[in-house]
Amino acid sequence: MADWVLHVDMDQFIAAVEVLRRPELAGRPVIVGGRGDPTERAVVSTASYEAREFGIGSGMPLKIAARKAPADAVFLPVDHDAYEAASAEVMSALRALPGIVLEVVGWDECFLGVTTDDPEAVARAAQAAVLEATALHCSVGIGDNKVRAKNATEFGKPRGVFRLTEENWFEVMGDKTTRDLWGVGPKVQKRLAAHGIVSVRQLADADEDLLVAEFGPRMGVWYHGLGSGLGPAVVDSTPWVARSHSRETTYQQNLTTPAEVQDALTDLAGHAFDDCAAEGRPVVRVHLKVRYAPFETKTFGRKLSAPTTVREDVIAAARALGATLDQQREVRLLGVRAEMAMPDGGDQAERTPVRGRI
DNA sequence: TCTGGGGTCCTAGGACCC
DNA sequence: TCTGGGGTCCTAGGACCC
Repeated sequence: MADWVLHVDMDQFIAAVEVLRRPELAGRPVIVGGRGDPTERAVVSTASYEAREFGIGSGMPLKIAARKAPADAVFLPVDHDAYEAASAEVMSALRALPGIVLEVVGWDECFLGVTTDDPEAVARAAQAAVLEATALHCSVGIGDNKVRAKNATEFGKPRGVFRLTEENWFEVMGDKTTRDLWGVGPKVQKRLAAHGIVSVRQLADADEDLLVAEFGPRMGVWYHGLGSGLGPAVVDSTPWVARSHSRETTYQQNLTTPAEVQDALTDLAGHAFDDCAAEGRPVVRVHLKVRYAPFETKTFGRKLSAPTTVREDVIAAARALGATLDQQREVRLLGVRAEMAMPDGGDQAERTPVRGRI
């Protein structure tokens, strides 16, 4: 018996949930994003397979998507609650599988830890359980650690299963670009390329000292290992504890006066505080994010003189930060992030340099 | 041409202390 | 007049993920 990591990823999750409750949309290009109005400032959350054939994908501005979309395309607003509910059903179906440790990674993804001689059988059982509980399809990547399991999923899509281990890592991934690795984005890809490192195999063969000099002691070593598919193998079911909450809004019309900015900050800071208060934890720090028109973003923060559970304190801190903004420039986005004190013993021991929940 | 909203973690550099 | 080394905390900024 061996330990395996399975990565379960829902296929077209958001679009699939929408089609499920509106069967008449099946087969049509479905684009979910923003408030569902393609003339607004917003981006695509998910596009159905039919929409993808027209070059529409996540992260694309709705206005661009509208230009590419055929006449019978459907634009829908994001319905947070519906996806949350579907996600909970998916996770509880998977949790019910025997001998499983489940770690939630996002709305539509999780890792399963399992000890077995037949991980493919577990993967098929996971797909069947999810399908039976929710009528949704998913793909499963099997690996000997999280990095390989996560990368494997792409080869399983849609509705399939793929195994990626030390055995076949280079055979499958060696000639792929560094960008195909989980945790390598466009910036890092470019910096690697400047050193002649383009492929996954080249990253594995690169001089670690060079990578450390370029990216620092932690990230340098991490990226080097990523080339060989190295990563953590521990699946941890401990519930995720948020470190901060934020609210941000892109305004359809830019804010032009200091008064407008202050009003918006008061509103955003109030919501951010409420999210923290709902967890019963004090706020220790407040951050502001501002996007000046046309597109320059700044972030900055301030530690509070003392942790606070008072709403007005957080709002005052956000307003004080807001007073330092450039009042001559139009604002198209504002965000307020409130960082919370960690709960007792909540100083995370082991962290993985892959961003987001893991 | 137009670029969301919610998150986490890493690094560099300055301030300050001993 | 010149000026060490180590440590910690904080801020700003960057990068990435779903």
